[in-house]
Amino acid sequence: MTTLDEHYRPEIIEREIQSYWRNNQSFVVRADPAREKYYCLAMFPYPSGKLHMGHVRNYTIADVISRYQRMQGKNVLQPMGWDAFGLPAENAAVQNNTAPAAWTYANIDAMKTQLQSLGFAYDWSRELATCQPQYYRWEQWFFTQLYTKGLVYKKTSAVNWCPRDQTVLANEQVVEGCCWRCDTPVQRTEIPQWFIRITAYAEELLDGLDQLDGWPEQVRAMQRNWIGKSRGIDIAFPLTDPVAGYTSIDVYTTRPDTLMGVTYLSLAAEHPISLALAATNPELARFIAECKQQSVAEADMATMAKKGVATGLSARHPLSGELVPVWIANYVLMDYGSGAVMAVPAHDQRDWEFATQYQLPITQVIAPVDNTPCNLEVEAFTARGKLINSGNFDGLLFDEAFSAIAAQLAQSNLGSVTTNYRLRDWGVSRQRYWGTPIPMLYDGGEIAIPVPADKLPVLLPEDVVMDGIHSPLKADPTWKVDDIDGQPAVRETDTFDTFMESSWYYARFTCPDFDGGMLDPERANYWLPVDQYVGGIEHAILHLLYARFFHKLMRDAGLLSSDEPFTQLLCQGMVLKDGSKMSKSKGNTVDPQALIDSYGADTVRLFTIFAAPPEQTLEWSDDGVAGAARFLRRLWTYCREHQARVIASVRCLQTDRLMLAPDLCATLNDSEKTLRREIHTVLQKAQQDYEKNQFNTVVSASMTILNQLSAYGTRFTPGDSSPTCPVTAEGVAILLRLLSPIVPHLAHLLWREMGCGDDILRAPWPRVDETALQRTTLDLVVQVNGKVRGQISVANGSDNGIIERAALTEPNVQRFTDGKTIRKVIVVPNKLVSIVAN
RNA sequence: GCCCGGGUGGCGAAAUUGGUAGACGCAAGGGACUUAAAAUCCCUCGGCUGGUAACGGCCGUGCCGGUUCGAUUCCGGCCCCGGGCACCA
Repeated sequence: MTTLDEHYRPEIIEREIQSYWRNNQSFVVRADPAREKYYCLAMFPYPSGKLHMGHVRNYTIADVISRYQRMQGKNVLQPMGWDAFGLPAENAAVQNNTAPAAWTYANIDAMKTQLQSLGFAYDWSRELATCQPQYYRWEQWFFTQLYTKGLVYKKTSAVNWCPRDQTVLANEQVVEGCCWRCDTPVQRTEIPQWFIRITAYAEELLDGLDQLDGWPEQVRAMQRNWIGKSRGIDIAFPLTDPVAGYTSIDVYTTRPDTLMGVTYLSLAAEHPISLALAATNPELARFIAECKQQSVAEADMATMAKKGVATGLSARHPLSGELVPVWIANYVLMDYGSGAVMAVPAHDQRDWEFATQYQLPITQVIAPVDNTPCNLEVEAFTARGKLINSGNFDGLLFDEAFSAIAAQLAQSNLGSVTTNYRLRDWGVSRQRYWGTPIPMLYDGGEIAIPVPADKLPVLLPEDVVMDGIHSPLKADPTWKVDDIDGQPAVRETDTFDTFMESSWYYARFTCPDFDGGMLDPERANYWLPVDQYVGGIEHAILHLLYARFFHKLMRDAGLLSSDEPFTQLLCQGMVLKDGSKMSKSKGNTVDPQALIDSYGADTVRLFTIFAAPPEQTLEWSDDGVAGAARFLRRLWTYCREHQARVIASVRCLQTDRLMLAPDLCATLNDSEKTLRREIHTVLQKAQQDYEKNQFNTVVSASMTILNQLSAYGTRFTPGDSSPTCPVTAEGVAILLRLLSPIVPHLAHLLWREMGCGDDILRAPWPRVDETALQRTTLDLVVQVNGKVRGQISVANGSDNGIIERAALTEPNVQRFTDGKTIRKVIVVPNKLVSIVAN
């Protein structure tokens, strides 16, 4: 024990404690079946240059959880790595006249230094970057395995195409329908691409959500809706003459009860029938060309003005036999269902708008069950109801109508009940350079062959020159030259979607050095699943769904044995400043490094934890950071004075401060007992808050404990050793441990300097002493007709009769009950008495 | 457009999940210490209002309505803000 310096100097303390952790390898962990494991993971960062506040928040939250769990005695794994492939590296490379690889590695170095200065408890021996061949080679291998299993296929699919640059654009690179580089209007075009059959796992991905109790309900709901399971009917509308080999137009509907209200059919512009008709109809060809002048993003599709054109073709209604006209409409998605829809303008709002615009008939076939009128002049009636104007089906309700119509369609071979999913297969081809090369070879024709395992990895060249438009893989005539058993072959020049890398990194962290395969099953099965995953809500659907999918694929490949990758999920909120998201474009960013340099990592960590609960958005406040620093200085000063008094107090020196013994507690005086009750009450609350991941109130609780300890001290004159007693000593030991996951450097130092132990990481977690919580009297609130009118104090354990009498005789309560009849008295134990009087 | 969230003092937030709305902190105002400033410490702090004071009253959790002895919390309808929409990660 050395005397604490007068001033709290984080810059010195933090460097010292960080090197202590490094020298002791405090956070390097190994699989140990004898110990309970805890795997805590924060979503790894894209190495964009330097840390932003969103990173600091994400990693601080995960670190608090890791350190808390470690102090519960668990074998805690917390790794860190880099989601290193992606579009920004290509853009930055062009801008800075460098190569994406060099830019990425430099960023990784810079950001790693920053993460280390924040004192996160990472096992750095497991660090990985997804752009390293030893990582992506297993992803390539896995893809070839999926291909062999029939889970990979190739088909054409739409991309954004810049006709001037002759290149594919990401949605992000399309600005108001134009190329972000040259402002040329973007077109949709169809190119062949690789897909993974995520739809084969749709049912399991959906069912699995019910078991994910540790996930926020909102994320589960979003994934459920994204998968979009529905029960409906595939219905054929026969064509009078076949077109392009089609004898009917097939649609899928979840509302067969509205079938008699169909007044037209709509086809997607890319539908083969549309294309065939356009060959001989210039007007249709023009319209289809016009439909290509739009982005592929669904949000754009859904918000654009709805347009269509009649084809002149008619199809026969499967029930009535009447002819209904066929249109081509720009809002029908080729990727969903069959690329054609039946339109029921009376009962679908989108169809209603389209029909109103083009003066197509609106036929009501559903009426509200309670006969409330509905005005189809104003809007569609989209709720379920009973059938009208539907011949034999009149009067039926939804379920009855569904069955009856399904039966009739089945009889005439024009329809069958099916289950449909909104989920589409995962297109993994990207026409870009900085990604994992897709390990496929072409023999000169259309036949693709996976690269054999002994030729993996297909290396991505790192020393390249970017022209800003085309992928160096495609521009280089030599890179793609390969062979299949000595016969000339050409390599695939597309790379994988970067979601591929982020779909399995959590598993690779369990055995990053394993070169005998993608995963070492023994280590993977010890650590997996991840117990706590922490990341932004913006990943609620895509990343988390792909990772769940990959986990099941790896399970089915025998690489691991669990069904789901992430047991608990915490989605942290964004960091805002002046009410909007911190971003470079808005110029409202705060550089974490400047704050760490001036206040220290502990202050930055404390503020980010204290300012808001993890799931909520965090409003940045410079003054708030100063306030966090103030609290740590107060803690420092209190401990410094406390330390001096402990040395002077025989009673303290002889005490086990980590938890007071029962016989000692029996000797405490009243004010000591009161202080101890207050501290243990707050500890209990803090303990519950840690378990709920509500760390902001853990900080509040810690502040309250320090306030109580300080207030207790001021009851005595300076120099008097009385303010320091076994209770305050225990209080300090509780406070430091409560704070240690949040401000680990300061807690480590004070723990040691207060003589509590060598290493707070090895200290037992503080326990609530139930006997300390007991009260002799209770304060209850008294309400009259729902309003608080007074307060009473009763002996703990009083029966309701005594409590009611005390409540009714309270003077202010009497003012409000005077002259009234007491109708009811409700006693809520330990809380309040509610009197009803009139 | 569709799916999912959120809205509480001047600000960030809390509320044992139906039981005293505003804990904890920031800002602000007043005071102490200091030659002065910084730092530190103490007091006040949702709005309106009665009272010399002690202590009270009314209103108040985005808006409108409902259930209840009691609603920030549950139900119905609206308004505003944010996230996602399959090639940003």
